[in-house]
Amino acid sequence: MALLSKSCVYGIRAAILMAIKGEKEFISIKDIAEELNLSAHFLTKILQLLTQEGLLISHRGPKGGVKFSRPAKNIKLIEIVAAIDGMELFEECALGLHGCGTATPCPLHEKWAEHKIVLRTLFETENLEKLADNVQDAGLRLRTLSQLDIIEFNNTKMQK
Amino acid sequence: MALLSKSCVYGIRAAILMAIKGEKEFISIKDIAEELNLSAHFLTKILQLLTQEGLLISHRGPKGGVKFSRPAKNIKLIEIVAAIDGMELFEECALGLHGCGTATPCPLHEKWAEHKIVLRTLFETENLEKLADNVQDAGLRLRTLSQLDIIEFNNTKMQK
DNA sequence: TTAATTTAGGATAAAAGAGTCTTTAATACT
DNA sequence: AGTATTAAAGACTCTTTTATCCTAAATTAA
Ligand code: SF4
Ligand code: SF4
Repeated sequence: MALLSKSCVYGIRAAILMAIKGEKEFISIKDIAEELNLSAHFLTKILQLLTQEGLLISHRGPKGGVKFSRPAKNIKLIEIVAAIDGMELFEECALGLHGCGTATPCPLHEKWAEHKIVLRTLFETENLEKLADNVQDAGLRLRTLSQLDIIEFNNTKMQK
Repeated sequence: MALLSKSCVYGIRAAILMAIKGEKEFISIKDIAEELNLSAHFLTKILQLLTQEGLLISHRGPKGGVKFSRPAKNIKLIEIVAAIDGMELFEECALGLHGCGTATPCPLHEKWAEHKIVLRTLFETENLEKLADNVQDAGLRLRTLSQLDIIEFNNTKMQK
């Protein structure tokens, strides 16, 4: 099991890319999808969730696309996760017993309750601007590597 | 998304119950499933994974069942998780980019790499005996509550 | 040896997640 | 007005997870 769903991971990558691209203009989802090496249709669905949550503003037609509804600095990573995967990860018990934490907590309760806070804090302290800056400063990557990219990467390395 | 798959959660619950029941005798999977309110067939499949990993010893026929291959005290929670869900949660990157952590780490890398260790340590320091003791000492529950259970619980509370 | 019990294993079904494709609606530009 | 562009929305497919069911193999006990 991964921590986040694939949809969520794609959404996060897209959001970081958007934060890099700037916040003034609408950015077309197709362009984002191409840069991230994802299906544009699929990404559209995912970003729709963010639009429905009010994190993005969308606009149809030529020059349309999506952009943040507020400065990237004020958008926490956890908001993206919440819109796509929900808050389950940060709120539910590790053993999936419902009615949790009340009268009859499960054996892991104490440890996990403590850890949930740490995890939540991690996602709450990261904002999109900061992540975007990280990416730019360090020349980090967001794109998944296709087989072709890997070959290209290896060739480039050998030429150096 | 939950942290652990349902199969994994069921496996953990079963393992804790087994640790409570004692380690001498074989315990039938059907009995465990009944106590945990799960499908016996499904639980059988899950526990097979633990048997294949060598965590359990199984025995067919009357008086058959499963038991731990070593003292519950020496079985870490992470071993159960690893056998069912694999080590992905503790080893892979949060953003699911493969080729991770090498030349071009993703923007979350540093924070997540640090957090992974904390998470892993949590699952490594919990052993089954300790969890079982917790359950017994505090009268905690392992069983999922059915609608009927909840009604019964409420009635009991009112009578007090 | 026969019958009962219990795990192993495969076939199948149902539900959820991931991904594709087509149509519709809004918008900008000519 | 007409055309191209773009997000929205829904139908549909494929895969994985979850779950059920049936049969086979092993083992105990009478
Ligand atoms: S008691 Fe606590 S740890 Fe256990 S399932 Fe409930 S919330 Fe999770
Ligand atoms: S760079 Fe680090 S955090 Fe990012 S995907 Fe790779 S391992 Fe995960």
